[in-house]
Amino acid sequence: MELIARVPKQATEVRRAGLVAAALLLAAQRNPADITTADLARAVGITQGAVFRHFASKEAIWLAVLDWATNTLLTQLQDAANGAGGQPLPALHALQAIFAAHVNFVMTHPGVPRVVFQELQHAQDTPLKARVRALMHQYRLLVMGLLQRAQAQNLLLPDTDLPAAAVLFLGAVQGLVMQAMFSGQVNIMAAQAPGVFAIYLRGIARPTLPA
Amino acid sequence: MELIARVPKQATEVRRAGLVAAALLLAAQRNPADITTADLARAVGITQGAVFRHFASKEAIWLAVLDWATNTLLTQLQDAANGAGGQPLPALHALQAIFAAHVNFVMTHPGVPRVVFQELQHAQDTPLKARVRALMHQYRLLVMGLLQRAQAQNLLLPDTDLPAAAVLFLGAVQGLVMQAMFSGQVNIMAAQAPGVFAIYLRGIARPTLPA
DNA sequence: ACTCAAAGTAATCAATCAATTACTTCATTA
DNA sequence: TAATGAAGTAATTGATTGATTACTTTGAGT
Repeated sequence: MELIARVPKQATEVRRAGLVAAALLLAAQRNPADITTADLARAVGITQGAVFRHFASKEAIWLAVLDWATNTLLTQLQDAANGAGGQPLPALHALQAIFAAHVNFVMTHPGVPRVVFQELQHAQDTPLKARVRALMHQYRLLVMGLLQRAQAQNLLLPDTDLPAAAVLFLGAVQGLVMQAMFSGQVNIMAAQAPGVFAIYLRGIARPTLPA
Repeated sequence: MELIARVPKQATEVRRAGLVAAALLLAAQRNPADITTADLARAVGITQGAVFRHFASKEAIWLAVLDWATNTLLTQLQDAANGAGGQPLPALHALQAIFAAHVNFVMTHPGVPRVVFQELQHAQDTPLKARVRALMHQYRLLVMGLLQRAQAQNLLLPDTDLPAAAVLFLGAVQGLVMQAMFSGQVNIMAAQAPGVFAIYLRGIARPTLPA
């Protein structure tokens, strides 16, 4: 045991990751609110008490889950906006790509919206809710930036209300997610997403003139 | 005590209504999941045990809350669609009226979306979730009917995808509600709603030709 | 005024669950 | 290989909470 340059304690990091993954997996199948620490322990093969060797509290687990989700989602959205090639996509195509990427993220990780909705419920400002708000804030910045770029390039209808357009963009995705959640089938999102985005686009984009 | 024509037990009905109102009121201020039967009892001025003289279980209380919310909301939406006068509004105006009425309902009863979201969390099909699904189904019927009427009157863009339009309509409202919920201020919905609906309308409606 | 069932009370039960504790096992490293 | 601290276990604690029970109060109807 050195006082300086201690061992990286890798085992704990592995366990932490395992518990986060387990939480996400269980959240995809049932209400996050009644996932117990015993459930998580069982999922990774340790006892309930051992969970607290790696997280100070149950809340800390959900915090880690939200951190993972925030980083992963924002990265994927950024990547989608930037496109496969080097230079970024045209603004409206980037919006479409973000829309699709978000839908795809939810289908791949159905537990995430459940955890997010869970935190939305708390009226008071928990640390968890602050995480969710931060996520939404960055998301909104991304969308608003693209909308402004589109407007600067004269791609939008003349009197488009940009904040409203941003709200409707987020609302469209969240609405899709919500309808998927109580239909119980996350996959229907894939079928509905293109039609929904098409209507959204017609609501803000200057029509391309027929040649 | 008569075997036939028993007393209307009015007191119980009053208590039931009081408990439902209390649940809705408390749900507006905190997470419905941690509203206890003791909280409800305190709110109406009885002891915790007495709650079970009027409801068989805690779940039965939330069922009653959802029944009340379903009836009230659907009635208000229908009224909005029918307009103040005798005959129904033009289809697209009716859509706008429904949009506004829904936003208004949520601002008046902020506890309702919290309870609804609560039930959405349960992956398995609880009786409560069935209630929510029934509500959404009737809502969708209402919106689809108006969209079809608008299409029949040639008011929509030629290739409008009606199911997608219905999904986006519900999504737009739900998105507004959700953003209001984690901003904590339900009132911002009133400011954002018109702009959001305007974009939606441009997404589906045949543009009115300038004279 | 009497009756009696409904409404209410106070106490308790049984179950759940996050967190703690005392102790044991294991793996790394010096 | 011996030491050491982290990881794990098993048991327990303390608090919460929905529901039940035995008993008391109340009020509407005759």
